Amino acid sequence: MTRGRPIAFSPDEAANAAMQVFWSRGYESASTRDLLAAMSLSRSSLYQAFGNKEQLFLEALRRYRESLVGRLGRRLEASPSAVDFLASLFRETAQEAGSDRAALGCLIFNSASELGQQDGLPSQHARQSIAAITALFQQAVERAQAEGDIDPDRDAAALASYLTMGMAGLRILLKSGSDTHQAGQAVELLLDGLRR
Amino acid sequence: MTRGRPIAFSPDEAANAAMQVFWSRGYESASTRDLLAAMSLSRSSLYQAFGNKEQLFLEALRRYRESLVGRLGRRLEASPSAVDFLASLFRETAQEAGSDRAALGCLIFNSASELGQQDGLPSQHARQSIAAITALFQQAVERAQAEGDIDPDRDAAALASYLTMGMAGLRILLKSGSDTHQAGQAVELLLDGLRR
DNA sequence: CCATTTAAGGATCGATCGTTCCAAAAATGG
DNA sequence: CCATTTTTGGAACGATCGATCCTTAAATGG
Repeated sequence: MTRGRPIAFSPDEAANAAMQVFWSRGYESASTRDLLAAMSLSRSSLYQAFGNKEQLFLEALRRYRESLVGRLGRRLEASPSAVDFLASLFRETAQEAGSDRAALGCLIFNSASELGQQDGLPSQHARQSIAAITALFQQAVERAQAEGDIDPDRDAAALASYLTMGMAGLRILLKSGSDTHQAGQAVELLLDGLRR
Repeated sequence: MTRGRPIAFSPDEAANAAMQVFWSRGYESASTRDLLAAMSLSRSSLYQAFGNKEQLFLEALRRYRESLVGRLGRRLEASPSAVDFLASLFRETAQEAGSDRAALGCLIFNSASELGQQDGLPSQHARQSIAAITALFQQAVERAQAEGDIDPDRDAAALASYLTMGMAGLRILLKSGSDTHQAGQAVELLLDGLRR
């Protein structure tokens, strides 16, 4: 069956460790030394198992996106009210203000900001990940409209863009040291605009 | 009076050129080679005139902030309506969608996202620059309240945070390839929340 | 026109970057 | 137990990083 020496690390755990490094340091600033240390494997193993730094980042971003969208999707499904789901999501994020978690930001928005409109897969995948977040917000808005909490005549796609803009901006506020009061106030105003 | 050979470059133009490099490439990714090429001076002259890369960045960020805040402050003063100033500012920014200008983003928000809560002056100055933008928005909101366009009972500081969050998010939308339609819709919803 | 002072050019520094490569180690199948 | 296969550890690669330093060029004051 399997010939030769078996690998001594968990590819899954290694990829998650790499994700953490990219999350806290950014794509370019994360050195292979940082990655190797956090992943607890040797240089050869990294390149053998993940190709190179770019491919490792794509894998990390993919995991982050699927984890985030999956988690939020399940939470939306489990929530009795789509508008409550959105409100609690934004309020809980604002409550992170001042924490280490808040300083990290969101890997997707971090990457979109760092990579902008560059050529290449990392930038492209970051942009697609933002589109995935917007799509999830649109699902929530449409459900809230069906539930009578948002006027069905309002444009769900526009509201979704508004929410993505809000979350991206909130992440920047938190990264720039906004406190829970300031972030909370901004989020309440954002949510007022949602329910109108 | 002035002894020795005079400098052959304009420190002002050189600093502006450096600002452009940091703006398009980011703080860490901007190499001294990039900076030297754009500033059209020699290595010695850069270190002689600006100290080092960090100090040059601080100077570039200071210029950007003062230019931006100064320009917006004058535009606010010249505007007959503070709420119109805010609306046109956000609308014009959304209209940049798809352009090279939109891909650049804003040096202040870019730097805040890149540097986060790091120790050191660059991060600190980026955060202070965001505070300066919020202060300008608060001025505009307070004037709009005095002009009867915004309910004076509403919290001007909270609205200012809301606007900073909105602008930061808008910059991310534009960086991630949002088109003028999508960005425009999000901005209109943001402005609805302002005037309520 | 010479001595002095400062800028400009560029070689060079040690450190670090991402990546490759090779030999040693550790597993398997027969 | 040996041949084979694959992983592992780490040396080494060329490129680039920010920064320093020394020589040369170009200005001024006397």
